[in-house]
Amino acid sequence: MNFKIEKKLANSLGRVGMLETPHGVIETPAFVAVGTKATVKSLNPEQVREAGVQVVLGNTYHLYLQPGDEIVRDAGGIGKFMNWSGPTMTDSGGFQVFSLGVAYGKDISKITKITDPSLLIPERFDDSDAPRLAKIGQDGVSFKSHLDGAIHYITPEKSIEIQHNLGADIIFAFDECTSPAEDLKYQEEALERTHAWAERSLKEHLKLKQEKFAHSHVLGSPREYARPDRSPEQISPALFGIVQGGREESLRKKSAKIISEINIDGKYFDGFGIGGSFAKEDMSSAVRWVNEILPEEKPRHLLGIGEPEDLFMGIENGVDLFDCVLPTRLGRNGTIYTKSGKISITNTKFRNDFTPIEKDCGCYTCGGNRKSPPDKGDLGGFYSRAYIAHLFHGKEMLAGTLASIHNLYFITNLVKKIRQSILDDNFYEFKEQFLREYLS
RNA sequence: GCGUCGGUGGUGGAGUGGUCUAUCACAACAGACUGUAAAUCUGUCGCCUUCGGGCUACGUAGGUUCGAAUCCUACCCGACGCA
Repeated sequence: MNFKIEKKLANSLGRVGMLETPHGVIETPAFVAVGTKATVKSLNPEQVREAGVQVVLGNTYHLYLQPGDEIVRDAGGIGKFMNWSGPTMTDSGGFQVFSLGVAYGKDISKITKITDPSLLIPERFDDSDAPRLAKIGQDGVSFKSHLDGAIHYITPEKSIEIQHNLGADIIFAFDECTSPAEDLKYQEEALERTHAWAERSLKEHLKLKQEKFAHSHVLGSPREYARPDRSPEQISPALFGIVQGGREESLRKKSAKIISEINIDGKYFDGFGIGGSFAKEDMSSAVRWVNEILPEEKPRHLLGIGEPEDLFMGIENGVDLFDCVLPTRLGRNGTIYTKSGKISITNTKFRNDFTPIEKDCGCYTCGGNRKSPPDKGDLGGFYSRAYIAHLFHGKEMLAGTLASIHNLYFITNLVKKIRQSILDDNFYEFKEQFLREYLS
């Protein structure tokens, strides 16, 4: 993996870059499509590509449970397994420590409405009996499979081993995503754990890298690795360390410093993830604190974010990569992005609206991005709001597909436009103009 | 014509004397969703409301009863059977 900064956004941390991976170049900033179970839900890889997606993110925990990381390895890695030829990443399972742990069954997620006072009460010590599928143990996390109830103990070493089997281009250290509702004492404790896990992740990663290289000439090893002309650097995934620290400035800064300095015999993380569950109003400062400290020459990924306004915020504050389930999840659930805000396509007013979601949108659903010339007849070449509303009301599979295509295109295209605006020196104008209409 | 069974809110369908504006499902309407426990979940769903409550409802009309969607009578409608 190689990262090159092409241009910086004046008076800020923002930058435009190119991230080279064994499966192609990612132009950054970039939006990564989430494909948890080695599929971007409801879309085939061609549709994902046509929506403008450059890179897909799978999930360690989910693929480990099903179909099993060894199957994916034997298939030739996650990209080959899912028939996606571009760059891939895998998340470490650290988010599941949170989502299946303290957040399980609760109304907290990546973004927590901190205005809800009940969520601010530290609950750690009086709700340990609350049902949860992930429990933090001595040196790892015990997961109770949501599929069959079986217990699986995941350590940093295990997560890295799984990720090496999954074979993505970029992988993440095993971390603990914490809730902003946790008190300082717990945040410190969790952060220390995340740092220890980061070091163990890096150590295991380097070990597996060496082993893989040593075996690369052995008969029967995966083709990808049996290339005598390639070094361990080229045949192994890049590993990103993850910064945590909750809402606390001192902890965020401390984490950025420690994670960027962790090394095993002079080998450091290749890039960084910025993790945690945020109160929306805390996010920009947290990102800034961290990116002021992280080494400039390495890529940064703001994990699990976000909404259009978050993308502007992140990019301005030095984020290179984003991933988020929203475009596809909202799409499947009937919420669609437009330049003037999100719409709920199932609303009554759209039942007889025969216009496209957005007239000048370049996505397949709206009639842009056509491989073949537009139809000469009176079809119009697009799917109308009324039709998509009909598909949702009829619970037709195509509904989620068409909406996901549009949403993914909307978000990836937005990031591309932001990227271009930095190259064109009009980032702030573009941001102001876009957000004024979007948030109106 | 006789007989049997049945008529419940937008739909299907529970309920067979009080705890019934009436279980439940569907439809409808609105909302939520940020490293995917998610093609999911939540709320509303007779009318009015100053959100405390008020009013009207179980084919129609009577009746029994302190009290009826529930029991009785007549009528109307439907399905089936026999003529």
